[in-house]
Amino acid sequence: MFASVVIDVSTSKLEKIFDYIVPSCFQVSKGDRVLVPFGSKTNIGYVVDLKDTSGYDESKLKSIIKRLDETPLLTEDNLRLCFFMQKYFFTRLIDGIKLCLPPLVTSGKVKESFVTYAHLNTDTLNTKNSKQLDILLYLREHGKVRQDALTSHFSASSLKTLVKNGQVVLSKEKQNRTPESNFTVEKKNIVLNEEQLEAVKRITRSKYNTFLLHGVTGSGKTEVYINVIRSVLKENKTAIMLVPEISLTPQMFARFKQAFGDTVAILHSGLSPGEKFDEWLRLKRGEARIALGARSCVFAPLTNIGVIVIDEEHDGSYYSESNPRFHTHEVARFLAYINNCPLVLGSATPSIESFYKVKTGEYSLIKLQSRANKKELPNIEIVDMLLEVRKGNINMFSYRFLNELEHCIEKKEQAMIFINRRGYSSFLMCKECGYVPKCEDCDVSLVYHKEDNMLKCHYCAKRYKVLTTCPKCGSSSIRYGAVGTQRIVEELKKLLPNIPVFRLDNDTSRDKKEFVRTLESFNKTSPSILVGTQMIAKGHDFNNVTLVGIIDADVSLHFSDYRATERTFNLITQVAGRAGRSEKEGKVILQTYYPKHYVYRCAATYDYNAFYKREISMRELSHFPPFVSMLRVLVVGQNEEKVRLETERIFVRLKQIREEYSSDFVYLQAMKCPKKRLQGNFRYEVMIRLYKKNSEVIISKIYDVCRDVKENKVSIFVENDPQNLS
DNA sequence: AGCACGCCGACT
DNA sequence: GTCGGCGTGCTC
Repeated sequence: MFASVVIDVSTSKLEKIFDYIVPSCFQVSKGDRVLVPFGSKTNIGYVVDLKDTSGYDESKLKSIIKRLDETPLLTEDNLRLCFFMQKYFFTRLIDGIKLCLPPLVTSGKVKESFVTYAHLNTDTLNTKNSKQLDILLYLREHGKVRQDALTSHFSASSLKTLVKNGQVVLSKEKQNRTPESNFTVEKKNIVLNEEQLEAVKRITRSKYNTFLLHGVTGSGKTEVYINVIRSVLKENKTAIMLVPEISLTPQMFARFKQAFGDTVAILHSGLSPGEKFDEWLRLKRGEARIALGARSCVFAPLTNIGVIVIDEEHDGSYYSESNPRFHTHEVARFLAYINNCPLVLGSATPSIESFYKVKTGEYSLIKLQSRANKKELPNIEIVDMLLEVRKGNINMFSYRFLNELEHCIEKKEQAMIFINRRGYSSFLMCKECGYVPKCEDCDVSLVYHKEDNMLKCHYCAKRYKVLTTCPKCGSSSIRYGAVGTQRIVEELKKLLPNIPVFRLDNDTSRDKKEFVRTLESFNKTSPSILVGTQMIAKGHDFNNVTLVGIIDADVSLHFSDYRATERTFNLITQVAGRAGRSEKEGKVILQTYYPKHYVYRCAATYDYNAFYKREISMRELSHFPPFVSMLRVLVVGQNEEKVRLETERIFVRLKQIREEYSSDFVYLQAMKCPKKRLQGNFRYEVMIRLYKKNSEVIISKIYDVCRDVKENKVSIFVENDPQNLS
């Protein structure tokens, strides 16, 4: 018997599968982690296949040294996903494998965690030593006590003596590091409405199919998911529930915990490695049968999956932008296919691509049109900021908004102010010559942060001193650029000095706990104002928020990629959804310099269909996805000349492919990336757009070209329909 | 990635 | 004459 093994040398370009002899003295199964001789060393590898013959010269084969675990770490489905991603996303097998395993398995030796407890052996406290007596008395009072807790109060050596004398017994117990939800949601018996019931019915009756669940904010999509999953569990199957990392809020977690208890395992970046490992193990052993988490949760070790849900499916975070690059939708779809189960994509603002697939019949549409709480959607009012300037208001808040804000505060209600940018102001600029300071390593504008009076690069975290004079022309008149969260907070403090203001952005909530704390304090304080970026746009239910201000809606419109308008639409819809979640009526003020732009017209009337129509015809006219496949070959390295040469070499070979398939190419061009340098690496790219008809064949040819990289110390990444073109 | 093999410069 | 520079190529 021979085994195909993927060697774990993760940072190399090695993308070969090696064959080994399976010794007759032990068994090996697919998915096993094994130790193998490799070159002059021994390496860890993963068995991805077993076969009777090897294509390689069998006399030269070496044997597997041993199996490293009692059970295979990778499920059959895991392996299939890895091969799928290799083919469709140019993802290296070893990177795929690592996505399927918790970090502890791959790095250290850490396994399950045990905690040592101490307890009394007999009831008679027999000692002359006062320190020992203290311990015995304490144990008599408290019963079983954790050893580490005990030794933080008492002497460790005294305890040791007691153990030696047999008066105290130590016992080890398995500790499940299951993250606890300390967020309570009120228990309410939710009765599904007609639409929701119908949705649940359609999904649960279905075999492999993709449903687009299009429901306005507050239409109760989560209830649909919960009910679908409940019925899946009844059939003894398992479920995957994916949410954008940012909206994996304590509320969401608490809701699932409440509905499913320990049957749900949670996997997200905020967990400690120990917690991740234990949650993973619970899934693997079948103790937990629902995997709830961000995109990498599609790789959860589940078998017999009954449904996969992707909530907020339009969210950009479902496309992984670094190292193993993949589209969660496509991976989930393949997983649903091999499990013959439904895939549910839920959103209030479906991505243009997904909605297009409804139109072509690839997906089935399910609509939820009424808000579960029967409330009208908040009224969105567009304020023309240019007119405001003409009126003499050069402030960042329009008169209209200030007026509403005062009302809101008077009524002891809450307001949210949304700004699409963090920091104090986005950049510094010389008023004389227009110089903008940039990061030495990354070629992006530096962001001014007031609290430490520093310029920071948001791509590499490098910090710089603030400029007082322009290094280019020597002028000392430096202008602060556009508004950020911090400046809004300051401004509010001036305008309404007695009202509590909370701020939420990447700077104030580096860690999850801080984030939750701010949210909770805001929730408890009325009247109050919450100022924040993207992260306040999603999923949080605040009952007393009645006013939402969108300060500079145009910001995301100015990004120069084809998805900018779509993102703006989504953002407005989501932010608006924060207002008026309870009985009280909500209001949204949207400030813009382009009040006539169709994105605002459609967003203000909540007309997704109108927006879709405008947007899809734009995409068709300008040959962008979903009408074409867009590929981007990214060439990255320290040495610019090598990067340039490699890009050129790839470009030439792609032009040869174009010769053969000239009618399939819409676009082929090599250039520097918009961000020419990131973290000291030069970045070049080849952009390709292909008509869909033959795109699969051509894409695999493009991958072949990229696989054999000539230049050393140059990395190649290929992105299939990238979200972000920086 | 490692590590070996290999073909050219200044050193006990 | 050898020690060692890191360029090229292979690892079942």
